[in-house]
Amino acid sequence: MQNQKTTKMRIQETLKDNICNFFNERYNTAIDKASIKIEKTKEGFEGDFSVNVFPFLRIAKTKPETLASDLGQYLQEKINTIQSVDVVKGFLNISLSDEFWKEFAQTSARTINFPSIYSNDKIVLEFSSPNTNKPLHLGHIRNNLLGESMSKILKLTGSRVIKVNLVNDRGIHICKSMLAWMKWGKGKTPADIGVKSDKFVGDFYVLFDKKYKEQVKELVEKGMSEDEAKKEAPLIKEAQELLEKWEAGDPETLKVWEMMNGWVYEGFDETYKKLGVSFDKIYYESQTYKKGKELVYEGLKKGVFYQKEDGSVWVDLTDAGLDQKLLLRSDQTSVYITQDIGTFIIRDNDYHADKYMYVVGNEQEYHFKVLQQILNKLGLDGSKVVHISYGMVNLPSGKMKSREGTVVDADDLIAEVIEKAKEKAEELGKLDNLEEETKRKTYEIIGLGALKYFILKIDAKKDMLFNPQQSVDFEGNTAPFIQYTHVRINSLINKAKNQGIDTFELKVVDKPIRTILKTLYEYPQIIAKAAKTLNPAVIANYIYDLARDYNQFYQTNPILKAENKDLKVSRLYVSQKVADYLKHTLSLFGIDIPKKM
RNA sequence: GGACGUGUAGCUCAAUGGAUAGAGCAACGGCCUUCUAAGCCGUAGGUUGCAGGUUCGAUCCCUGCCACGUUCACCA
Repeated sequence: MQNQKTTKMRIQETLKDNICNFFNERYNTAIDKASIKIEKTKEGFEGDFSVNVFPFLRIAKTKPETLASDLGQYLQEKINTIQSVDVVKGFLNISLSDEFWKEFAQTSARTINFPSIYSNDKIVLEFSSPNTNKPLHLGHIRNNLLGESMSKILKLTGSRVIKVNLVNDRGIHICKSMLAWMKWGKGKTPADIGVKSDKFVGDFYVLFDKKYKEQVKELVEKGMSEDEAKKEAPLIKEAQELLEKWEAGDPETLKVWEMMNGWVYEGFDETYKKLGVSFDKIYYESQTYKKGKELVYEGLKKGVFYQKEDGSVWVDLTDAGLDQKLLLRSDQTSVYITQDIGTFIIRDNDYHADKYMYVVGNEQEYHFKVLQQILNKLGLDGSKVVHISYGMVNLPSGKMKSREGTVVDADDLIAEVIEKAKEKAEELGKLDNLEEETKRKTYEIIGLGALKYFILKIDAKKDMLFNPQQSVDFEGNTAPFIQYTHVRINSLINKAKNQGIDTFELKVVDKPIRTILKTLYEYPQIIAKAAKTLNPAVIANYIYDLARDYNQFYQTNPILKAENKDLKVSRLYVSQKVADYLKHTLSLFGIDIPKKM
């Protein structure tokens, strides 16, 4: 046990320690500290924190009310920051003294102390990981936002985070768009046509698919079975030949490949920039895909994998409750999982990290289980692999499918949401006096904020539904609501400063102020929960509560026109604090706040 | 068929085994000569998919069933 001053210790811990002592002294029973639940007192009851005594009735063998009031009395004797206690059924509601809250105000004025979760761990966090044959869509936005946000949250809880992107820049799908461009592109570039460069490439991918389907249809009409037609269509054969040429290092092919990928990266960078997403290191599959093969052969030598007569290599994972899994095809080419084995090793050599986290959709949960098991078999530590699994983004019509064109394009959506912010702002007319450039920036901050929040507020592991007809909200539980709260506070504070008031201080702790302080006090634990559960949505719920509580406060308590000076500076203090917290929480989502709105 | 997941208000989503299951949107009704109305207050809206079980207490845990989704490829 560290020798901490009790005032610095979280009050919940102090309470728990004393509750343990209570049961030790009175009932000679040691209870598990972790089993004690201390929560913020619910609205409508008198108190700051509540202890539920029901779980301890077995020990005490009395009525809940009796136990609660005995415990309350004990705690009040031991902890001097308790002002009063109140018993409702089995709940002991504890009110803390004004001094406690003033002390909290003073210490939190300097810094907020966040608990450390993966303490000092080095974490390599992979996210985004796009294919270079089509532009980004809403599903990628969710991935990118989750990754970027988790990196910030994990940093806050004491980890060193390295953000990496693994670009899927090779394979048959890339060859398809290359082939289409070579056949029908007439040597044109995105600049020639004036199309965003990743979309330009994506269009050729779609074109390939269209022509390919036509060929398949033709063959089927000639009497071929569909499966056979899919294999025999000239286009797919050409694409495969192109892939072979690429693997053989044919200069002509590589030239086209590099050029087209370059276009895609240019387009991606634009989208990443808008989303506020960045990486410390970018891996390219073309540079890492061979590594996995070596490891598979090594495993084969060690006898942890086995080879079938046709030459294909497998691993048997039935002892872990999984199936048998192919690692190398009979022609010795690698599959998806082979490459992931390779990239893990490369990454581990590069960083020697404690955890390798992957932000990847929940449809790949099985894949990651398999990966962990294989790494274990190879004598590596599969438990270092953490799959940050998130749900799919669905449309009212069902799942988004690139090839069927039922996707919400990332750039389109971003543009739409900024446009909507503009319309709304013009309607309200509050920005009319600003310069064009400032206006434009403001629309962007609000629109992108709305989009980011809209996605991140939903529990990461759950599927979510996006209705393009309704798009993204700007009212209620949204980023603009929170941004607006902040902007309004700033305006208030500026007015106060103009009146010559510049020291805000907590002198009065009345009920409305206390309500806000209680919420502020929770913040570090909220962050801890978000880090533990790998879910930024926890924070969104919190920000919204805070902003709503404050708006209520603002609406019912005059601040600049408070009855007396003490009340005025106290309310200003609380306002300032809320603004600081809102800004901090929003920054974890990569959301900015405009000066005016 | 096996594995995993989801099912809460008309819609989109909340709710560490606890107090009266909450918000927003949509609907209806109030509040701007007073700190920015992207705000605030109110009304209405629920058999938490169904049936059992565990317990002082279940939206949450267990079992069975129903519905939906994902996954189990010599695709990535």
